[in-house]
Amino acid sequence: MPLARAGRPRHHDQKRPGSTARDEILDAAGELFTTLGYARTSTRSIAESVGIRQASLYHYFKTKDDILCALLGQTVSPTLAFIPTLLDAEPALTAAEHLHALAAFDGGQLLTGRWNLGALYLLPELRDAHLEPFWSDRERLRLHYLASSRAVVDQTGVHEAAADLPFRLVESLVNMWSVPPGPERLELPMHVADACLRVLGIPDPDPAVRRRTGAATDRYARVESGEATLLR
Amino acid sequence: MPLARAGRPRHHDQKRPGSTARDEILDAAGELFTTLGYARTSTRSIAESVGIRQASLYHYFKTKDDILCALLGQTVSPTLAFIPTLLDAEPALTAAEHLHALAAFDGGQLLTGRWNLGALYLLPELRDAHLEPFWSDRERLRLHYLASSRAVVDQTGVHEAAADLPFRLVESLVNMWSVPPGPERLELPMHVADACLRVLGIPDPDPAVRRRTGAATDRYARVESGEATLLR
DNA sequence: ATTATCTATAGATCTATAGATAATGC
DNA sequence: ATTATCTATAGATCTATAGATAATGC
Repeated sequence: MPLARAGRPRHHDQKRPGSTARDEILDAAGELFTTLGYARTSTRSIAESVGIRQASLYHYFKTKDDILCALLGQTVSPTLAFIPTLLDAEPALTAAEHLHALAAFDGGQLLTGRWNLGALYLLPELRDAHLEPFWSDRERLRLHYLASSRAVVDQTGVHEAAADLPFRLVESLVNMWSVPPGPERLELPMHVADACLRVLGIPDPDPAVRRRTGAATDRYARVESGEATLLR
Repeated sequence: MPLARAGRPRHHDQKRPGSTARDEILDAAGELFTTLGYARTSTRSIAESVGIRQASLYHYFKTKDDILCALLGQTVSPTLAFIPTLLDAEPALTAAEHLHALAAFDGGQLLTGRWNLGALYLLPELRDAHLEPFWSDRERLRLHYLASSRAVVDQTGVHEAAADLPFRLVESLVNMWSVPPGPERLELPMHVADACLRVLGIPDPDPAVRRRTGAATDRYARVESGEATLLR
């Protein structure tokens, strides 16, 4: 049972959560990138915040951009992975139910991490060529919202321009991290999911929709934890 | 009629619109800050984009922060200045009419400039102490949206958590600059204003509301241009 | 031997200042 | 004389690399 691992010892004790140095670095970078911005965060400040020397970062990441990439990978992909669960639901979900479940799940993802990683998508530096894969993932997600929303406005008769707005409403949760953690904050995603339907002309969220939304999310959570068990 | 002004001549011809060097600098900085971000934009790149030398910027602005301040001043203040016009309207506007007019005007401001200056408020670097006045202006605007929205949900019975969303919906217009300029884009603010009411439980925007919204905006435009004439 | 850290530093920035220069305006 | 620009540069970064060092693991 080796308490110390191979390699020269650090000068400082561990300051960040994570079982590997890589995770400690990502935690520090997540905090600094989301609060100061990418360009204002120096590799030196990340290293200091981890408790290691600046050059040691380069043992785990080839460049500073690579650190950002690793963080971005944690954001959109869980929601994209959730979409098939919604499509395969039995009996099939209506467009409104589908959108409601998607918004509630996606919103939950945005608000639950240790840092506001969704806000990274608002950084202008993200338009760099190297980060293009993340933009296209996010664009896929946006188009999925758009398709579901169009199906809803086709039925309610609301103007088609409104079909862009559910994605925007969920996205705006990244600007609501000022709400202190607690029950009020936990309920935000469900309120936003309801709002997505109202904005498309479904006046009162049917209680049945909410029930099925919750069921889909729960089923997914069970599948995920099952997979996670198999993988380890 | 002096075509040339005092001072040593520039090495390059004018590249940017504006009748003063200060305006040329703000135009270049507006483009670069909104597309690359503040920290990624060097004073050298701003100067190059204007067609002057880097050091010449400092004849007009004490620091790089000062350039950002000047740009931010162009964003929230027009909408804040518009609010009294809405409050003084005769006959008085209902809460829904007030919110609709505010959203339509504010949205128009966000989409009409040459650059997407509203997006500057999403930059994390903005939280710097020096830029605090702009945050407090924006917070005043947010609270005004919130108060109007609360008055609406009190009547419709929609959950109070929805009262945050109209501000967020209008704000999301800064992420819609990808819509190409044209009639479709010009209609976005009105669609978003309609959506603000739906999200608060007013199912179909009453045509009378739209008419009064337009009237308030037009009246303000007349007053503004009148003032502008007096000032010159 | 392998690994994870460390020290030291090259080379490329970037902001802001000092002071020279070439126009106009009186 | 005043103004708007220019040239030159100090001093402070910042990223990434080279290579030394101090642990564990075999």
